[in-house]
Amino acid sequence: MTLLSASWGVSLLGKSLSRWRSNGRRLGIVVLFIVAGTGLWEFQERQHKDAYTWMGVPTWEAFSPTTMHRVLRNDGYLVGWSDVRINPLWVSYQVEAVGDDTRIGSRPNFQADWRTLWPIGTGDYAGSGYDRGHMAPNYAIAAVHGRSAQVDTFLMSNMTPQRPQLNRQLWQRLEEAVMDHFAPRFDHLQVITGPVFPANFMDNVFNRVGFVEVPEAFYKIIVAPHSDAPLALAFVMPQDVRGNEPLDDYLVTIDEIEALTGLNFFPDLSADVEAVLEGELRTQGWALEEVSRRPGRFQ
DNA sequence: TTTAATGT
Repeated sequence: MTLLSASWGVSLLGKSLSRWRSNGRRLGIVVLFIVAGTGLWEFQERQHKDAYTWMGVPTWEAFSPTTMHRVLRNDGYLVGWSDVRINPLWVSYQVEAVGDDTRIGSRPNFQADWRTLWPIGTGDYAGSGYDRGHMAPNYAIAAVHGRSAQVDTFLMSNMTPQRPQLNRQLWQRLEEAVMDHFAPRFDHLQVITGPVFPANFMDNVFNRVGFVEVPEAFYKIIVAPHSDAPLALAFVMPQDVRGNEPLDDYLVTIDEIEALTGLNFFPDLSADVEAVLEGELRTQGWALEEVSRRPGRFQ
């Protein structure tokens, strides 16, 4: 009797041990999948970010609701999306020189982006007096990165309200200079662009088109990332312009844009390179005088 | 007039 119960006890113990072992094996496989999957995701994420940024994606200092954002990945460009401003705080993309005769596909339709959480419809800007202004531009992205990237630039998460005189004149002239003048000079450029808001959030909190807060200005940073001595050019352009102003009237340093936006651009730069690239206004090498007063194509 | 966009 005691022998029987003892053997029963041993076999029970053996069963629970083997179950424990097979559960353990199953758990091991699950953990392996999580580790491998996370690693693969990290790898792809980094590859994607490296392809569209130089010296790191923009970051924000400490806790700040108006500058914190999350990165949306698109074909051809990245977006730093703010659920507070309900705006793309920055877009990052790279361009290369393309031929003068480069033709792109016809303009795609604007499209809603469910990732914004806020429902931003394609018709929300109608009658507002503001254009749906691209941050990552249609032409440059299409010419360099192809059709599916071009389609992505028409996501509403890439739009922010721009006065027509700015969007169709001064800003368009700047975008044209990037592709027709700067890209051929340097072969390869890193561009970061986005909106500027008033210093006091409450001053502007109800100034919106639909859900989207209206910026007071826009910045564009253009970098020629030479390995030894990178060059940078930066602009801030306000909403209220005539459109025919010289581009170089709006030159600023990257430090000034960081002060206006609360963002830190190119966080991976070494301190000594950063001090020169971001703190000094240097226009040598860009031949700005050749494009500064070029007229717009849409008069 | 499509390297911008609106409104018809």
